[in-house]
Amino acid sequence: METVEHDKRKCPSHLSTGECTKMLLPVKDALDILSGKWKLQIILSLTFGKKRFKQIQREIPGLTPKMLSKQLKELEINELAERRVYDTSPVTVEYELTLYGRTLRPLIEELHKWGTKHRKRIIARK
Amino acid sequence: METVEHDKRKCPSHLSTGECTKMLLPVKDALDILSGKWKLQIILSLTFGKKRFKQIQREIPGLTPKMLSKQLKELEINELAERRVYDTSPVTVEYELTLYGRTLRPLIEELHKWGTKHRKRIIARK
DNA sequence: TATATCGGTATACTTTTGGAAACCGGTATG
DNA sequence: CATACCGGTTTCCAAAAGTATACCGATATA
Repeated sequence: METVEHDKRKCPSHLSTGECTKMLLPVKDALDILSGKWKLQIILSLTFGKKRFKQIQREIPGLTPKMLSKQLKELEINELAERRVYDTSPVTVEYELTLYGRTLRPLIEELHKWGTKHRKRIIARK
Repeated sequence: METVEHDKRKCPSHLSTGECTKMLLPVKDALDILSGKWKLQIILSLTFGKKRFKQIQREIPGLTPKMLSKQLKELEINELAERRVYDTSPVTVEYELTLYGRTLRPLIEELHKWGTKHRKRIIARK
């Protein structure tokens, strides 16, 4: 009879296998939101107010429309940004961070704090 | 005569171009330390004490020696983990998080907090 | 002597990510 | 009429990240 025991070889021994992935998954989710070549810059750009598509693209040198469109869609799916279409002619499209999107702020600040110390310690020294 | 003015089309208007990248680089550094498929799990594994190479590999299913070795080297370069070789026979190698490496903890906790809320809001709903 | 473990490395491959360029309909501008 | 801007999409291509597999010398174990 096979018992569903914790395999101590597969996770740090203090954590059950379940606890281990339960710890991991949310951190990875958060990381996924922020990592990639453009996400951070796009989010940063939007923290300063709503922007139009081309306007964002102009602010971020090297960003192609393909990438911008892809990242904006992801932000939308995650409810971090909103897309608003105005019935002007020609049609106007604006993107804006949601309130929820703004809850990323403290997290980004933490990353900034740690990253700044790290730069001083490692990067400069190299 | 060309003045070296801030190009308002390239960065959010409140920030000078310099301020913009100065904000960005440290955040990216921090992100780089944590992103990738295995880094987080390896760091997590090491937070529970020193480990030997194969021991880490066994704890993390799917992790190949090539990847493990690569990630451990990066942790070393960034002074987040230390590699100790003991002159036993056969030779024993142990990896341990440095004190500095442990300063990642609060950052990871922030990611965990935000990620947990995000899971509740988005992932579950999908 | 045969097999296994340790701490990796080497090579070749696939998958994921991102980039370059062209293109689209609609509208405005000269 | 030609050209340009807006908000994208499509296609193809290159680079980066990760995987599979085999192998290495040294030592221990049956």
